[in-house]
Amino acid sequence: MTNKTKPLCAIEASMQLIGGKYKAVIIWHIMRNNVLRYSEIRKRIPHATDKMLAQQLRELEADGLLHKTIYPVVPPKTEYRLTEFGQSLAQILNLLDNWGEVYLKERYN
Amino acid sequence: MTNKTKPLCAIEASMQLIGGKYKAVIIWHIMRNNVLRYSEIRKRIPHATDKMLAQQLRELEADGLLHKTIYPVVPPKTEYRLTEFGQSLAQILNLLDNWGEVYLKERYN
DNA sequence: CGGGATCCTCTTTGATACTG
DNA sequence: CAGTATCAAAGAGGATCCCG
Repeated sequence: MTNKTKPLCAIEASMQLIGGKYKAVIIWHIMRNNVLRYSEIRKRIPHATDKMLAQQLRELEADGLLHKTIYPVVPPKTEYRLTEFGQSLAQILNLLDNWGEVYLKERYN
Repeated sequence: MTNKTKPLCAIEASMQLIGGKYKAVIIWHIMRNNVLRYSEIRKRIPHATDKMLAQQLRELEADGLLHKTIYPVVPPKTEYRLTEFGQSLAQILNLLDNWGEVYLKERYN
């Protein structure tokens, strides 16, 4: 997804950035925790495979939404946190969370 | 997408509803015009094929985001408008639009 | 005009290893 | 711990033709 076709409107552009299968959720979790290690993200999204998670994280980083810090220690340690651009999604994600809640309550008791 | 796996969090639920390839854009256009015919939506999203457009519209209708009115005339005429639930996305889509603009300006001058 | 039905291709995703 | 590699399966998407 890092190589995108040029979006024709701003909404499309936004969706290209956060519309990936786990992207919004990943950002959401990092946002609420300020910083998370790989395994901590994994714990929070159990049905995502390593492959998918790593891929989405790579794309989010390439798109400037989050930043990855690798500590050269054994065992390895990496931390993910949002860039300023990523943080500018805060209000949108909060609203999406509320909106989704409404739907969940109606659809699944 | 109308048959979804139960989402584990509200953000995921929201993305299942509006994360489809053209869904957010479709809603956006209908929102700004109050009501649109099929061909008018098509004009506004030229790179979407009939198949995709029809499919996304069907799913959005099934999910209760928009409502379709078919007039039994020749030639056929259908109108799409948002339900109340669909309209409750207004603020989110406005923010997504602004946010996407920022990105577009930085990435494609 | 507003789609549906088919067929076919390409991408995305999942399962299952393996590694520095 | 934090991923990568490879292969297979599934699904999304496009092209084309058709219809009331």
